[in-house]
Amino acid sequence: MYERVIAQLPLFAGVEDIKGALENLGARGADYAKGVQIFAAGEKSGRLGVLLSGGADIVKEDAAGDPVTVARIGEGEMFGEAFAFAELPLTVSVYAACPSHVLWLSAEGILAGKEARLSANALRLFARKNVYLTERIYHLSRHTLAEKVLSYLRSVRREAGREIFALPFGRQGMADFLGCDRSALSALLAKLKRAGVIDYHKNVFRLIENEQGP
Amino acid sequence: MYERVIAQLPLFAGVEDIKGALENLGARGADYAKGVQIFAAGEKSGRLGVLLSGGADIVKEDAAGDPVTVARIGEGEMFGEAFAFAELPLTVSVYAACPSHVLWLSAEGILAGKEARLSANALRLFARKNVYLTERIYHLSRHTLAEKVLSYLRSVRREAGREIFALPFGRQGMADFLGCDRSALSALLAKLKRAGVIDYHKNVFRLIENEQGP
DNA sequence: ACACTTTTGTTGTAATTACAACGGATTGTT
DNA sequence: AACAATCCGTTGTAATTACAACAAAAGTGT
Repeated sequence: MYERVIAQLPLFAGVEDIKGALENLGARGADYAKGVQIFAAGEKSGRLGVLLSGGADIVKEDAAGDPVTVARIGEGEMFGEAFAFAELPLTVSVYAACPSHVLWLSAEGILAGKEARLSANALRLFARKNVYLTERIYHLSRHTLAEKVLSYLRSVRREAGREIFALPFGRQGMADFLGCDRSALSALLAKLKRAGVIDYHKNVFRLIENEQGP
Repeated sequence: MYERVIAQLPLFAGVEDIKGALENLGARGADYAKGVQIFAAGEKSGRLGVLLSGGADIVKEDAAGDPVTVARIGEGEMFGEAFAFAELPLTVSVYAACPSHVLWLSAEGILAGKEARLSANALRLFARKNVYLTERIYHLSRHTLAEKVLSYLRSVRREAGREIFALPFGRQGMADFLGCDRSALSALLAKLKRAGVIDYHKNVFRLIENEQGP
């Protein structure tokens, strides 16, 4: 039923015998209702999940015990993969944000299997995620909110290759990404617009400053 | 001459025929004098470097063209690996912080080689780095400096498993890690100490708050 | 011991930002 | 259309933080 989606997964790119590969990976599907816990912090299962349909929240408990959503996973995306391959217990929990279908795979199977393609794909995915995480760290490391915002917008513009570009989330999501308060972000964006540094409408932005810098 | 160091590298853990592996990886050594550029932003070489001796700075240009040191690499550590495996051009440059010897390896060789152990090791290293980067992002995402500091100190304490623990860097390094101003950090640490929340001397810290939270 | 460099703590000020509260806009549902 | 729910911008205030400047402290090499 999910063959189509699975065949499209970057993890299986270039793999001929997907059915055989899935067997070697001990693949198992599972359904989760909205709000149900998919993965629990503390587990050390050696498995990684692929979201074939639905959506999921990656949640971490802060020091006070309150849940903090660190990421939101969509269709075709993986979760728990870093912990599985690093052989570390999860420090986060995963909850279904809506009714979801998850494909469970064995990390060990990806390493040990005959399909060299699988581990090559996994390696490339990890590498890309590493680059992505490093870039986010760079934005978050700026000392002022304005610099965080501009640093982020520049990187999206570079990625898009266009003057006008859309962000993948709304204000709250953007604030979470940049580690700041939503209303403070809104206020700053308005200020930058008044100053003529940026222009925007909803999630569509335009950077007025030139390519080199301010 | 560097056989000892190479044999200790996590990348080669469990590899029997290291010499053979090095040949398959097109391994080449190179020396760099202090201040010399090892890797240039924009390059797309498909190679990764391992620092066999010395030290190196990973430097990124900010929007104004000024260099920002994003990381410091020590002996036995790799650099450029994420870009090599992601098949992306470097967005950072690498400079020798002191006279250094670098072992160059082909990323392609790790994927294609007979030694399955190598790609398994690489995968585990990437996964660990992923976990590390994600945790740093979590600290950086806190909204106040005090929370950043405490979140970071808690994670170091958990890692150390002791009440009293040492940080791997000085004040400036800590400030860079947390994305804040050094003097603001010094002032805040003093304030937290007066408040009885933490105690410290130089890089040795103690968290007074209990395990659960404030 | 000496000069020198580097690191760190302190202070003051201006600017920024978190936070809470509120109202308008948008969306989806019945 | 009415309704609820969610998202977003604005405002005000208190608290935080960046930044610059300076002095103390610690390390470095001669």
